[in-house]
Amino acid sequence: MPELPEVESVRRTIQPHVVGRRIRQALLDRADVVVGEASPAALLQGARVARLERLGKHLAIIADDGRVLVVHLGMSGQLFWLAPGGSLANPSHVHARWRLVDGRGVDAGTLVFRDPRRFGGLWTLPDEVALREHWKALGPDALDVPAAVLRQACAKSARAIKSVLLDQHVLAGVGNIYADEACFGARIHPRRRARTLKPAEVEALARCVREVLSRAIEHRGTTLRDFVDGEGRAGGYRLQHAVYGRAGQACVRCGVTLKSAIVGGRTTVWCPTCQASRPPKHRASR
DNA sequence: CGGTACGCCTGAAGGC
DNA sequence: TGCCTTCAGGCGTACC
Repeated sequence: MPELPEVESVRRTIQPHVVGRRIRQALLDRADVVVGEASPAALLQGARVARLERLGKHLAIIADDGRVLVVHLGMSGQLFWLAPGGSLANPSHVHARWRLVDGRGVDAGTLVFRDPRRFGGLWTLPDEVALREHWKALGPDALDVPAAVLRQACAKSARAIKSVLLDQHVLAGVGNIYADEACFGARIHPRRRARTLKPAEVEALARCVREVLSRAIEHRGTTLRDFVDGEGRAGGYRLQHAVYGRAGQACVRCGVTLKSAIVGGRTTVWCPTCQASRPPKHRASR
């Protein structure tokens, strides 16, 4: 499912095909994927794409007239570019398309939004002020999250550390896969109460979050089922997972069988040996 | 405050 | 072989 590395992979791969192009026609096949005005103009028809911006799992397409379209891929969403004359491998669940032309008005292909489960969506915003407002609820991008941000979020929180990592208000971009991978990297039990983490552990966790995300980007993200990048290719990171999807298998570090449970409402996998540090179940009776 | 359940949605995978 | 159930999950929201 698309988390930060997958969205960043999409941003990088559609960028050369989209930025500088004009949207000759915006086609909406399913109006209910749009939040906000759903007119062709609101979907950037007639505008030229000035740039792409990403925060966490959100991708913003910013037009030269100031209008903004935010794409969220949910868990099965795809945003990819089709060359002129290209055809869709699977035309089902395509909800929106943007027909692009170059500076001379020549066909420059089509940008396609496809999302079988429809957990994703499109947000139409009138200007960048609205974009900043829309993004105000998100924490800093997890790719370069400062340890101080995580430290402050953990300081007084009784939540499980994994819930903190998944909280987009704290830091933007971490989902279930990379939360587990980061906890494993930092040797921290995902159920540890955030406020029990020592400063050095928070530092390590922040570093692992950045590392696991950037390494995933280098492999163009993770594909479990649906994800493809902006040029329709699957991600290559899956083989690199240490814990996600590996419950019952051997820990890559110590060989012990990986455990699985629900933490923060999500399937969670960890190594009971490498990530052993758990808070006491009962308060010390003293 | 935080945990839990639910709803949204489809398709893969497992059970019988 | 085929139907039925279960599960997966981002995210908002209601509830305890």
